[in-house]
Amino acid sequence: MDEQPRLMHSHTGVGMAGHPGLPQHLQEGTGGADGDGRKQDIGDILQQIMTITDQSLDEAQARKHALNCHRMKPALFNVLCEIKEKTVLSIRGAQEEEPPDPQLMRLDNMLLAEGVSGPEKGGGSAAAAAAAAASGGVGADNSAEHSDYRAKLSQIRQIYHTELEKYEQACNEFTTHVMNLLREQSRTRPISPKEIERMVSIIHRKFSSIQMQLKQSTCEAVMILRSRFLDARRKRRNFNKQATEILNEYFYSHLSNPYPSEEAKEELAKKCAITVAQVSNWFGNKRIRYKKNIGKFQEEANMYAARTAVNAANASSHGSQANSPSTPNSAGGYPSPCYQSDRRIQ
DNA sequence: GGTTATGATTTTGA
DNA sequence: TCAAAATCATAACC
Repeated sequence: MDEQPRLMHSHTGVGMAGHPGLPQHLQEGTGGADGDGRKQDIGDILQQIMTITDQSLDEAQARKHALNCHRMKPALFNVLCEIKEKTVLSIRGAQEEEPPDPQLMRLDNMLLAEGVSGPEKGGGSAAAAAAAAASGGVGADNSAEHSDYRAKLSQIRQIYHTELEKYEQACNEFTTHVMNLLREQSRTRPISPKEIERMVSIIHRKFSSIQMQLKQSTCEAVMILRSRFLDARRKRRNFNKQATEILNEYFYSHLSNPYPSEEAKEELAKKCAITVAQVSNWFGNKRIRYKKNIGKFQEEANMYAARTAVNAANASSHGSQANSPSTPNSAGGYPSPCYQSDRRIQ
């Protein structure tokens, strides 16, 4: 311990004369009449600094308290804060005004549209709804696919919100910690509230860039899920035999006018367990394919015509009127001059 | 693996 | 806006 002052003196004599951290008047002690006196001052100050660690905690606290209670301290800190604001911070401030990031806005909009962020939609996602609309309704398979889609989207949503919550919590904790630290430090060094505010905004920016990554990967996951779902939608499954028979029966028994009304389509759809749109598709395909190759469908037409005739005979023998096919047609009836669509009256 | 059948989608035209 | 026609994509069959 006794060595320290001597050591410090030897240092100051040569090395500390040009120390950048010392005030000018303390660095000018290389010669002149009062040069030795200044060296002595520097020595004293440095000795105080070096011995401060030897002081007890109570002593240090007492010194700190004395400094804090100094009558000139608030004024001095105010001046220093002002100088800081006018120099470094004001320069930074000009750079901090940034417009909202368009990429972030796009990500936010997409997450909102897909139902990942924002309030949860009861019916699932917009994509599922759009896909359902495009496929003309919700069949048994479709609804299974939709529920699968919704379940996966809900998983994504859950992960997204959990992660987001974690980030927000971490951000808040870190911000509070830094704010407390700065407030504490502001007692011993000049820190303006603006500076704290600026620090907080820097922290928020850092965390929002992490959030952006989260949003980006969530969007990617949704896009992959969506494309898989839409691909699945295109998968074709043949109707079951019974459904095909019901549709064929109707088609051949209405060969003169194979255009079922909306009510008839709905009924057929119900009977076949398919959608009205699928019924429309089926009739559209059947009409064009029959017309293109009547010969090929001749046998099929005859078979259904015979079956319809038998049904009608059975119905009349039971004393009831058959309400479906009014006039079973021969296979050659479509397309014939007598064929009239509901809309295309000749 | 090639062909045909068939459901779905897109384009065209009235 | 709807149906016809063309086309696509996949299931089913050999």
